[in-house]
Amino acid sequence: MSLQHDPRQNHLLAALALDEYKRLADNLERIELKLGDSLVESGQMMRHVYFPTDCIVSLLCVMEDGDSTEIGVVGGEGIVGISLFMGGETTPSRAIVQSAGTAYRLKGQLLKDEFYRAGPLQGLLLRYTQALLTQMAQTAVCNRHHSLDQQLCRWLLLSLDRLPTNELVMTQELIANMLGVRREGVTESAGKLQRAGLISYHRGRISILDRPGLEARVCECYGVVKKEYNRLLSYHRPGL
Amino acid sequence: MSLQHDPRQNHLLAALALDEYKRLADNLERIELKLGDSLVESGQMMRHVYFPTDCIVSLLCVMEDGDSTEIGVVGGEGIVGISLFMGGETTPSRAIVQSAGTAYRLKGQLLKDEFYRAGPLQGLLLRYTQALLTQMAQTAVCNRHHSLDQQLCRWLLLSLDRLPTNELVMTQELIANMLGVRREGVTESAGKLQRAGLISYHRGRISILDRPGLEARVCECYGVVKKEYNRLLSYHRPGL
DNA sequence: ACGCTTCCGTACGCTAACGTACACAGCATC
DNA sequence: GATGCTGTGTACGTTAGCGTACGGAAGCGT
Repeated sequence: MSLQHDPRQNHLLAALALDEYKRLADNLERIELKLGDSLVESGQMMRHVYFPTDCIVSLLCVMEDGDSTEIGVVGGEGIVGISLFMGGETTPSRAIVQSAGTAYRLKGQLLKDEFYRAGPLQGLLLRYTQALLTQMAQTAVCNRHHSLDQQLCRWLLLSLDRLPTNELVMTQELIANMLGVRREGVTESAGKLQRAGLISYHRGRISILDRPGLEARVCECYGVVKKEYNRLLSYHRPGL
Repeated sequence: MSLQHDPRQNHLLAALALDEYKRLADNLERIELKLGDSLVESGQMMRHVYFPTDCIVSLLCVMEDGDSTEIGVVGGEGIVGISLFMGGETTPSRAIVQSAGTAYRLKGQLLKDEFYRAGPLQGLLLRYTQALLTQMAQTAVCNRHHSLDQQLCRWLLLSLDRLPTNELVMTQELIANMLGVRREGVTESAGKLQRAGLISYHRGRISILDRPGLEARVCECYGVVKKEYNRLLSYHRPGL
């Protein structure tokens, strides 16, 4: 198995003890995800959970009129489909691929079986869920109190943390959907960042030029979330 | 034990099988909560979890500059202190009593012990957590897309659902804190509702006069959350 | 080379909510 | 019954973001 395509590039899978991982490994199905692919639809039963390695998935809350807002983002540190083991089976939100890449999927029932063994995986998934919860809470506050400029910075940094490169493929239209604002608003905020030399934007490709510069502009929300992820998920990799 | 003060007025405790409940019952400590009491402080270890019966607790996300936003509300249907069994032990948010009343508290370790028996209580708490998650997500969307008028309606209805009466004791100042807006904004929105004959406001006491009227004005967020709570937590009371 | 589509930039009036300021009415205290 | 505090109403200029509209540039297909 090449290092390029190891399921254990996903942090949750990486944190499992070897025997635990082995029980799942044969059932992990590698899958290539394209921008815009839908992994979870509102209210629909899921067949699988997804462990991203180098892709990013957005959790979106969509309203009747079609307006939407991103309530969380999942990358190699997490899993898509928590409602399976939380017991609800479905959620009222959607999960959309925000950055193309690879993920490994697992039949829902197999994850549930492993979860209810009440081994280390259970604690791991619960702590991850709590981290996600923090992310959602902070997003709610950020939506309320901070400027679009700051929110854009937060969004870029959260994405960047989950990407291997400094470039993300993403139109302003899509970012606007995620943040739940107008496309023109994103154009303006991104323009400021570009004029400040922090990013370079070109037809659906954003290159981050000055990450410290972004961090200087971002609101506290980014830091709070990141710190909580580190606190809850800074496990060692046993059995490696 | 008078019906007035039965811990099983809390829906989660009510949903337990009798033997499961009996293991906890002796350790449930009745406690009277006053408006403004703090049950959980950001980042601090909790000694207890709280099962409200007729009080309401707000989960608040507080920022460095003191601005805050409510990210969820807990009443007789829930529990305060989920981070104990989720494994994080602490959270970055606060829990403040929004409406005075009674709750039963339990030593954190005892709840964890029971949770890790992996019995029905575990599933119950996890489903409750998922419901709370939905509430937080919907709050984030609502903050973004809906007018203060609608959000006030949502807030009133969510509170009302958790109260035995039609009256809530709450100044506009406090509501403003919860919603993360100016006090004057609340005065204006509440004024509209009052002129429309839906509520009557008088120095920290709100009486709801026309609940259907509120429901007609509220945004979809209220319905989404309520539906999800019903779906996830509409259990029968076994062993009664 | 041409047209078409996608993506980005800009402009303008509009509105909800903000910050600030102040007035007044209930209620308690002394 | 003067004083003070708390809670509510109102007013006014300011601003961030909205809705809408339009123009242009980059890339794609033929």
